[in-house]
Amino acid sequence: MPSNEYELADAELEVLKALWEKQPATVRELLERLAQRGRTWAYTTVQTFLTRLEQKGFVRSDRSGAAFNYSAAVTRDQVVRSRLKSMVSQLFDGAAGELVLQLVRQERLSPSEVAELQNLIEKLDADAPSAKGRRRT
Amino acid sequence: MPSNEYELADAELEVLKALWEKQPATVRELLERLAQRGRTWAYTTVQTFLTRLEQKGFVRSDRSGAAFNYSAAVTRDQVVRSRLKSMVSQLFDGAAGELVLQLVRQERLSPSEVAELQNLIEKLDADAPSAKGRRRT
DNA sequence: AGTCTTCTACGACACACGTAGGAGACGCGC
DNA sequence: GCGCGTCTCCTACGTGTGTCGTAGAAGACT
Repeated sequence: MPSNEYELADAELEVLKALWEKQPATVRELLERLAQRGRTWAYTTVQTFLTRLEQKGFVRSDRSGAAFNYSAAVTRDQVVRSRLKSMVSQLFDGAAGELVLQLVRQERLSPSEVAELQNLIEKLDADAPSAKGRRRT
Repeated sequence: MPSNEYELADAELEVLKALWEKQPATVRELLERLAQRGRTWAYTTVQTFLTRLEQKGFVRSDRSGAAFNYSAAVTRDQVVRSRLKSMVSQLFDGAAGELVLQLVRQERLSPSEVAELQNLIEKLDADAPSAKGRRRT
């Protein structure tokens, strides 16, 4: 994470997502990718977002060909992580479990998702690295 | 959800959280609650947020005593729900399960949280009307 | 009645975000 | 050499957000 104080704005995230699809890419390529999913922006709009993304440290650019090539400086996972983290602390005072519960309740998970989840939880339960032994009064 | 197109801004959410703690409340009460958790705003700042919250439909006010009494028009759950929903669609193209997995992986859950979660999943698994069998073959 | 305190109404300002236009630079085809 | 399309740079504008200040209304006190 760039961990600069500034966050990804929504429109910037759109661009970043398009970039993740296929790294590195030029403004024009991204413009087209975005257009295909309904985001019809002006060329310079996309360019502005990329510039801002770069200033914030979310993408890097390098000039080799005719146009700048942009690539992401953060992975989707990193972004997800930081969003989740801020959501957990903002709305649940750090109690992630509550969020998970809410999420599981709210969304319908596919059987395979449930399976995988169960798996994961068993593992967590087994070698429970954190909360287990500690935290007792 | 007010489902107006307008969203909760971060600072507004802070105020709303203070309000959830103890309904209805006056500007001054909220000001003090917020101060205690480190949010030292000017009186008029809090007031502005409340006004905006009301315009957006997240709180209601009624004048009975000397000062306005504000109460929340949405529950924390509703807010969480809508945030999750937008996060799922924004970053996971609707695959909530992935989000859950990520979350479970990322955050360390307490044993009791894991237990509760397991419980919930079993239930989900049992009467799972989800993707697969589609409601009793 | 005059003053002190508190509340509300309204306005304001700077900065971030969404969105883009125009000016200049640069290579390609004729 | 000259235009044409393309790319980058710079500027801008409207709106939302974070943050208040001020002025006036309404009581409370003396």
